[in-house]
Amino acid sequence: MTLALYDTMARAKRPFVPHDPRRVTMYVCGPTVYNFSHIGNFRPVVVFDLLFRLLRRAYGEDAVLYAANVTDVDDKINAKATEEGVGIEVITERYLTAYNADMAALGALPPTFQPRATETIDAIILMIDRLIANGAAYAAEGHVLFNTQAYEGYGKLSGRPLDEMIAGARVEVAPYKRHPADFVLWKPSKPGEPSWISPWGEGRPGWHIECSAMIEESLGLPIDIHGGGIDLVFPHHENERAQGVCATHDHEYSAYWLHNGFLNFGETKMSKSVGNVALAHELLQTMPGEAIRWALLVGHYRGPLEWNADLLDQAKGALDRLYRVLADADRFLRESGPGLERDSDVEHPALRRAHEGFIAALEDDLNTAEAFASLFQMADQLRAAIMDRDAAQVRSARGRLAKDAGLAGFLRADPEAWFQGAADDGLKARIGDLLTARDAARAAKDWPEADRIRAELTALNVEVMDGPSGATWRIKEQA
RNA sequence: GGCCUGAUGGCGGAGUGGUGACGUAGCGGACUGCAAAUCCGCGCACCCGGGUUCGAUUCCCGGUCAGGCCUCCA
Repeated sequence: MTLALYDTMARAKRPFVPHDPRRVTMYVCGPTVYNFSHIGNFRPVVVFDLLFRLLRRAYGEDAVLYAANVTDVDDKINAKATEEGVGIEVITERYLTAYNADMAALGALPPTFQPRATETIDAIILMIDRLIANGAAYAAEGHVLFNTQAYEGYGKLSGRPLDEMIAGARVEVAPYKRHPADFVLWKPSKPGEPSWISPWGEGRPGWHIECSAMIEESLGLPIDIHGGGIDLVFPHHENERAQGVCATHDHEYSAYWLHNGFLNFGETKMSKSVGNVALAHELLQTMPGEAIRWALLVGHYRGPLEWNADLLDQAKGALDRLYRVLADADRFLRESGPGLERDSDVEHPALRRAHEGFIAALEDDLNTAEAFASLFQMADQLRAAIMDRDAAQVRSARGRLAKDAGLAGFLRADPEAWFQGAADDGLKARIGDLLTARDAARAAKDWPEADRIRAELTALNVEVMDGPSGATWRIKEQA
């Protein structure tokens, strides 16, 4: 295991060494559940899911603890609840359910913990208490503020010296702040808003302290990896870190900080076929989750990713190719009689190299682009084995490809279902009938009739492929 | 104004001081009744100007352009 990760704090790639290999901890900032999340919100979900899978492979499934929080108390949630005339829990439940469903559709494993702010209030209050006791926070006019002057390490994560920040700051400075950069840990609720009893009056927690408390409660401090979108570096993670360090008497908060780049929507509008939408929830109705996952991982996670309709089509095309070779392998194994095929039992060196390249690429700060290239090398090996009619090599290459792709959350579907999944039983029966009729016409060399039937199938959005052992079919893309 | 990224073929996107990944799209050929798939082959890209070097897309400097953060945005 030679995993290297780019650490935002060090501004360099560093070999990953966990505090305790029997208990590896990772925390990623999750969504505020007040609406359906758009596709950009799922980039960190998919990226850190991949890292989660890699860590599980290296340290064991039970040795990795991954917490992804949910912010379920927030101004936007309050506004939405008021608008609909319901309690905030109605809103948060609805969108959290949708979020988790989308996450699963994108092939993300459920995190070990999914802590929620509203269930962490006690821990939040305790942490604020400790910060006050340590001189790192102060109460003022019903608020509690973090005292940025009390922590000399403030600004180290984002690389922003305190005074420079104030010079360019456009933030309004509340009169009760001792220093303009001080931020809220606890604030009074407005009438009608959710509130909790605290030593400083009824109110609710600030955003930053929620995460620190949820981390401490679910994973314990310090943690190994803290992840999130690059936009969170400042102020969110800077503040989290300041709180965490000050609350635990100068112990580092997280050993590694990872940040994913943004998704850009550019000038190219989403095509009509995609419905001009960017909600994962809606994209998933016309595109397999795997294709969306592939598109999200096609470039390096730290770079920006240009999101457009072409990207999805290309991702779908790439997966089609992989699934096609899998389907062909399955057909070969099904149809090849004993004795018909050659049987060599050594794993082909090229296959082994491709596998090693795949793992090495992922372990090199999640170089998914290079890892994907290795997948295609395995696919090429598999294709060659099929053409050689070498059953042992087919099995070996098929297994390797499926296993490695599976590690990254791909090729989870049955190959046949991938191509035919969009058809219901009625359509399948109809297709079967038409294919039988067409076979008969072809046997009689009645080409006009065979072509007529194919046209009929095309009208049903079905593509026919004649092979040596009969015709196969698949559902075509909606143009 | 401050801080920080990035600029690679039609598109997406790795990587490297010297044999131009990979995918997708396109073209030619083989195969096929015709197609599809598959196989073989092709397009010969690295923002601009300097510098270092035997040699730079890759390192350094400058410029241009694009984007991000400095506002409880992934």
